[in-house]
Amino acid sequence: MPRPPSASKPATLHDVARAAGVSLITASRALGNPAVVSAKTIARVQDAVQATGYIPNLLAGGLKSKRSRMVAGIVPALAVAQFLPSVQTLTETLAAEGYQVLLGQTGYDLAREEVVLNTMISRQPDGIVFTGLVQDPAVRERLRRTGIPVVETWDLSDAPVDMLVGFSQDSVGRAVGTYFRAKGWQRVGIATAGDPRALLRKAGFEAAYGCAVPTASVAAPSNLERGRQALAELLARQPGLQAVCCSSDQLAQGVLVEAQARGLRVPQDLAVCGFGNADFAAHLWPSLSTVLIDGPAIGRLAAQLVLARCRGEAVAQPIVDVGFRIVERGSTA
Amino acid sequence: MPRPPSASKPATLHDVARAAGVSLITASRALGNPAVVSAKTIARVQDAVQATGYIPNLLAGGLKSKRSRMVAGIVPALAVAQFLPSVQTLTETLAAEGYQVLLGQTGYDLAREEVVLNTMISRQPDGIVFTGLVQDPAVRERLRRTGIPVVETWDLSDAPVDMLVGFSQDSVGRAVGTYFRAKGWQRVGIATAGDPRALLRKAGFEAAYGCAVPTASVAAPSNLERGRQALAELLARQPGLQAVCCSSDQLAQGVLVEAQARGLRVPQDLAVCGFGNADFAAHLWPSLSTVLIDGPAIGRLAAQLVLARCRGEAVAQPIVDVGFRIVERGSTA
DNA sequence: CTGTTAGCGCTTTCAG
DNA sequence: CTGAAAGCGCTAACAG
Repeated sequence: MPRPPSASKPATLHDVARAAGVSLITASRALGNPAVVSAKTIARVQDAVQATGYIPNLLAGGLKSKRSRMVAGIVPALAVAQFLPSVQTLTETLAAEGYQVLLGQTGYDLAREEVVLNTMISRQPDGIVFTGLVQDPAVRERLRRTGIPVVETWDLSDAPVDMLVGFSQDSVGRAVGTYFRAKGWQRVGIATAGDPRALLRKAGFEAAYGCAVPTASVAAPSNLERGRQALAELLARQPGLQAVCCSSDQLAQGVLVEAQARGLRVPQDLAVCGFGNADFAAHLWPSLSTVLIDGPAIGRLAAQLVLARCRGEAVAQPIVDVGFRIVERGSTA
Repeated sequence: MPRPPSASKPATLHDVARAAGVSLITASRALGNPAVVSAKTIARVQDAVQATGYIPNLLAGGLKSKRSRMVAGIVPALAVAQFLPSVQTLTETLAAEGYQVLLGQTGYDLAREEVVLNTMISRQPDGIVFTGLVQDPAVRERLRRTGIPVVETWDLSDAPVDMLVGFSQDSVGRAVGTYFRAKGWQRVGIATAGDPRALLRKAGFEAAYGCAVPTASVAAPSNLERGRQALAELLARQPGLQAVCCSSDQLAQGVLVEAQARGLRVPQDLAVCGFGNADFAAHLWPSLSTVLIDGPAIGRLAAQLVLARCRGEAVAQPIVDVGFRIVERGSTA
């Protein structure tokens, strides 16, 4: 029987069971594990669901079953465009399996990492997908002890907390450095947001050059404005600057704009390389050379690793290197 | 007594209470409502928390208390840069009060709105913050009946589901149209992603002109590439094009780049106006005129409305118009 | 295939 | 200020 239009408390499974004339647990199974229930009963229960307007309470189900069907997704900050394709695909892939993402932001603050992680753990997530590597060893250890599947992303490590989907930041830096040297550029500069992964790329780049490289550091998150500032700073310090390696495409775009504003031709007067292959990189004028990272793949793979663990499947490859690729475009051609 | 380093099941409040030599409920109060517990007891309980490594189970707490301390945040897609500052600030503001955001993506798909909302409701959120207005009247009504505080955002309506933080899309369109006309531009075009809100702005713009305006529609989410395509399309249809009104700064940036690639000077040959005041708008070259929307304010206000409701406070102003402002920069100066 | 029983971990009564 | 009892809504385990 349909319930009155308002006021009354939301229907519980108990109400559904009564309306369907079956026991509580049969109603539960009809909805959650229909394979073991007769077709007729399922139909009756589903009618009762319609009639009562029942919406399950996953908090209660999760408490008993110990599966919350939530996955914590932790990023430095949502506004860092870099990670969005990953988080979007992570969310979509999980949603298709009935899992939701609980969002956490560390603000690039190591002290907050622990707080955010503990907050997330208190919600009993079935998995944790972390952007970057968890820095504090004590936190890593405690995280491991929870037994919650953890996927660190966007970096590489021999000893992740649990699982990992990423690539070698150092290799990226070396590859770009090698590429720059092959181009014959001697007077080069780095524009970087200075987050842990960007610093690893800087180190790799310098390793390729075999020496320290003039660097303009800007605050994270990087954006176009800071890219403009970075180029201004680099030009002031290194007048004959030939090429700039940037820690993000946003920063690179700022370098491009500043070069344009100063009447520098790209790439003739100044070459520029970004990082990330943001959606706009290919379509700038000149188009932006960059390092392609498959962000959606990171999100999808992280989701799949978590889901596999949730299903109790063995994970053959707990460490996935998604690699990277230098995409040469107009800004360095 | 500290528990062995691994394997053992996570400590519950029961373990804490035993370690502290108090009853379960006293331990609960010491952590959740310390005002009614003696200082000595609180200290004992906190020591026990340390010793046991206790992390509360908010699923269990939420089940009994009917306060999950989660808020559903629903966006068309995370990768729509437009909404990120709102979601970021929403998440931060809520986190400061111990609330987490559960992420939902509708993919600009009306059919998914209902599915996503029901999924969220099943997690018993203490509030729902929805980007845009919920479209389906039946869904609106059912949402209202749940009694969950709902904040619709980024639009205006006399009859929101519950609460609202936004601005009038129509007014934005009219204001930009009026501005364009005052500049004397007759041969104008619109580049739009065609989402519901962008269409309202288009209608407002055309109302200001008193006639239909040539429009290039691109798929959402809008980005630089589609902005370039849009300008190409508009130029093909309207050779003497003087000015373009874009539904996002990303699109406007594409128009800027395409103009540059074609040797059109901005604003002399072609004026361009964006929407949103993205972080890069002020720093492009030429700088991009746009409509400033205070995204962080929308997120913060939405969070505050939800929090007020959670505390049982009366909300004096359930409809907040955050307004907008045309920012004139180089691209229309 | 269906039902009964028990209880997830916590917080709300209601009593001291 | 502290405690005992009850139970949030659901599902695992075991029985029929």
